[in-house]
Amino acid sequence: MAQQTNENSTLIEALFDIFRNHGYEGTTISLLSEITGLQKSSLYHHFPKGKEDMLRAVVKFVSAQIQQHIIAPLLDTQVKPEKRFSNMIKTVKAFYSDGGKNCLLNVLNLGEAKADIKKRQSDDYNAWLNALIQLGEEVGLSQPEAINWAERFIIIVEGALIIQRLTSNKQTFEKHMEQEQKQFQQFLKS
Amino acid sequence: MAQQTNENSTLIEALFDIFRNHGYEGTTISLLSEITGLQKSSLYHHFPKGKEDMLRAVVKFVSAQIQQHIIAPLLDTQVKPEKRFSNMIKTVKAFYSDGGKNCLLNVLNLGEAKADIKKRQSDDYNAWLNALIQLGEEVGLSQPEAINWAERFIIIVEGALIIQRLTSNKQTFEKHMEQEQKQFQQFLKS
DNA sequence: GACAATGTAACGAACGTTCGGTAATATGTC
DNA sequence: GACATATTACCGAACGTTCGTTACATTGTC
Repeated sequence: MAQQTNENSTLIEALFDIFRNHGYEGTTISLLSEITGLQKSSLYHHFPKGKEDMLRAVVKFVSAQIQQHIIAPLLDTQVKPEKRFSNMIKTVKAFYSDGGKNCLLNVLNLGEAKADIKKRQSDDYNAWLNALIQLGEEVGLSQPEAINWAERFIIIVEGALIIQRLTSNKQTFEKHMEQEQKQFQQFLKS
Repeated sequence: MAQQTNENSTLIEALFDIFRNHGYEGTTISLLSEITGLQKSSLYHHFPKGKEDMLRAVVKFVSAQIQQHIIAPLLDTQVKPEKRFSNMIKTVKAFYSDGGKNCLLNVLNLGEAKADIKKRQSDDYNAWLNALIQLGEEVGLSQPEAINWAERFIIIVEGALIIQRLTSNKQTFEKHMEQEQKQFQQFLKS
């Protein structure tokens, strides 16, 4: 299975874009069909178990993206902590289109999501959190300090996305990311 | 109109609870009927224009609640700033059931919300923001500092709600609210 | 000719909504 | 106070539409 990761991933990316912007209930098969250019039945050929399977594939895809482009670079001790953090900020900004796109972690957890999806999402969060904690400790924070800083950083990412969406102020997200950048540089000086 | 605010508001509160936990698309008339104990057609008697009207009534209700219980007390200069802030924290914690309930500002802005609803929501946000800014300036922050602090405070409220929901850790929200409390007390000492 | 990928057409179920009519409650009149 | 009359609140049953899903036919590829 999954030999043509290339073409398949652009399909999944299209699905991802819909799910993150409309939520699960707000995403209809008709809409997915429109966007992907595939007929409904073609979508069902790729995802025999239907809508929930499509979401599952998206979440799995995103999970891999996060692992590869956020977690792994954060833990790469061959790169200087400062560089690792600024790289992450860059990746995160791109991932959310400078705050123009929503976060699946937020969007999906309304109502009742299936257990395995919830689990993967909370695993993703924890992986990100732990990588940040490790980085924090690396630059001299105590463990409690690092935990608190890491948690707050992700909170600010999620919160800033909401506020930017709410106010249509396209600089909100970037502004607060830069602020986190400066905050991190303060750690290096002490 | 609106003489029996009492009974009518409990109905709206029930609708509010559903909308905030399921989002707009995730909320079905059948569900609203179940929760309120009213038949669908009875709901349409109260809200002739249907689901969207129900949401509109909820948003209006919440808007008034915010004005009355959050904004107005924040601006009441007869009370000491420290007390005003801690009162707000208390109100906010109750409003979100210690982080167990979602924020409409987050939940509704998926997909396409109607313009008047979006406007009311962003007005609510701005009212809250401005009240906080004024309080910040009152305790000695410069205007840019106050703006930044206020914005970040609301961001943390929204972000902490998401993370608490994601991790099912019931102390996340409270923890970060206490942290904001301490932060504010720092302002008073300088 | 096998098999994966796409298309056409339809399915039952659930959606939001509407209609006609009944119970309950105010309002007016004597 | 008694009684007729609006007005409001509620309900059961159905409406047309869209939902997610499936059966079956057609195309392309090796």
